[in-house]
Amino acid sequence: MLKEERFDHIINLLKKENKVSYDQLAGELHVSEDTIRRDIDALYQNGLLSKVRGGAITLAKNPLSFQDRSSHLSEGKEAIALKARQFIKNGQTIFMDGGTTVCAIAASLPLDSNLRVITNNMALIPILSNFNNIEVIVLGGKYNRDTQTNSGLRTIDEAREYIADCYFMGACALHHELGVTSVFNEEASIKRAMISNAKKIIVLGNVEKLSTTEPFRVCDLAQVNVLITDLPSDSDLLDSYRSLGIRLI
Amino acid sequence: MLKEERFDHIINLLKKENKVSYDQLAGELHVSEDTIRRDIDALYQNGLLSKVRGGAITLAKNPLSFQDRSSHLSEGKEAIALKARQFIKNGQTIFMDGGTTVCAIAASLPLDSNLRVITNNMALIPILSNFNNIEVIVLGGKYNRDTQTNSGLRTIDEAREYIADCYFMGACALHHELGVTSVFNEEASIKRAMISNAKKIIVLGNVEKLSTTEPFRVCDLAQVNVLITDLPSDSDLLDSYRSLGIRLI
DNA sequence: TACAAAATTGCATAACTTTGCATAAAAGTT
DNA sequence: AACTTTTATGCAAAGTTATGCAATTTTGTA
Repeated sequence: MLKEERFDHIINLLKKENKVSYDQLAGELHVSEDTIRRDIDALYQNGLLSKVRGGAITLAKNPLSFQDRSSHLSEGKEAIALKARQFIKNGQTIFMDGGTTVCAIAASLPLDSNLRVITNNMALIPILSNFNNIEVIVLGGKYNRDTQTNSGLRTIDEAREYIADCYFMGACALHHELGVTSVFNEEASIKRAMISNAKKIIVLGNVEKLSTTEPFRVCDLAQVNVLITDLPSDSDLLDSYRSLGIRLI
Repeated sequence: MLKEERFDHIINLLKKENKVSYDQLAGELHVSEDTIRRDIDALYQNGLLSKVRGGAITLAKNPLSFQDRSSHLSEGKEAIALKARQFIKNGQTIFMDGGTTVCAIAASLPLDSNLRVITNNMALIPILSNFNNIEVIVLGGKYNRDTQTNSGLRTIDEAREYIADCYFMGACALHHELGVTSVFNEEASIKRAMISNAKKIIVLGNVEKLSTTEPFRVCDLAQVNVLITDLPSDSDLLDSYRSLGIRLI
């Protein structure tokens, strides 16, 4: 019996019963359980079923195609998004980089916003696609599936070609002495490129990011114009950031 | 007995039985198993059957075509995706451009595929994110929300930085005399850039695209190496494309 | 018709797949 | 926490397939 015929049998049985087990199939097809295990793995690798302990079940029809992951955003991020609105004026050109807070800002924009957004953040694409008057310029590069951003020399090079009215910087750690830091070296370089080509630097940091550091230095806090947090701007937690010439919001 | 007669015999038997084996055919046709093996390989190279260990099965019977996949893509596109699989080998670097057929190919890849995909097609990002061993390189540019692709001078410039083993070209009209054409000028330029930097040009065109044209010329059909359609490769509708040196599948 | 070039064929062999078993690692159960 | 069951991995045997080769057949050309 051909391997493909076994595949066929497995898939048909699965259609009928919604689940199959290794031992049942091994018996029916007169091969060892190992072989069935390998068959089911092959079908799994090709996206035709879901593996479970002891066998397989039909695929959960859960097309992971267009994830608008922005839906499950925390309250803190919504708060930051709301505060960010005051800095966004129609007609502006804006840099946005990685992080879910940036996505929250994009998602909260008025539908008729007229903007040009320049970004390496791929998670922004489905969000910004909803806006008819937002021109999106994608900075290319090697895509990182964890951060959902592009990075590399090309990304930096491209970012340097634009001058933006403001830059919303997400995904970074903030420390009153050690400044702005980031998890990846590449991200840090992109941030620096955006900083040097933006007229106003707006850093987004929820309370968990305050007084923390990451390995890669982006810039001094002195270079930052505005710091938006999810705290009230008179909160004690922000005291160490006052007197740095940053506008705290 | 002529080779063509053997081909006919194989195809007819396949239609009747859905599967054929080397030893069975070798007996029936009084030639060695090697010859049958070569015959079946020739038919496979033309997309007329699926090769399996021990013989061949019809394309429709290939379990990989059982598309209960999350994809709500048309049957034709699935058929093209299945035929495209024979050109994709692990370790390759591949250009892909816009169009839903290209997305169908990406969605049908085995989960453990090891590839580098270079694209301006943003719709590919969520699809390719599911593959741990596919490196995605995004070509930046101005994002077009209708085609879901990036375009512009930057896009072309970046595409030129890479050499790919093959290029899957989607979203184009095909005409036996007027060649490959596209709806937008910008898309056409990107296609040309990819053509000049890819070792093998594979054009995807479902039957609705055949014998049609669009305003912007991409290239002659002579520059195309392979044309994958949703038709069987011996269909009359493809006759005008024969004798152009293209492999029809 | 005769000849050279090209294609086709069957064979030998090397490379690769598949399979079931043994064992180690991981995941559930009590 | 100890035990059982299940799954993954490595291995060797058997089987299958691709490849190069030489012999043969076919094709094209003079």
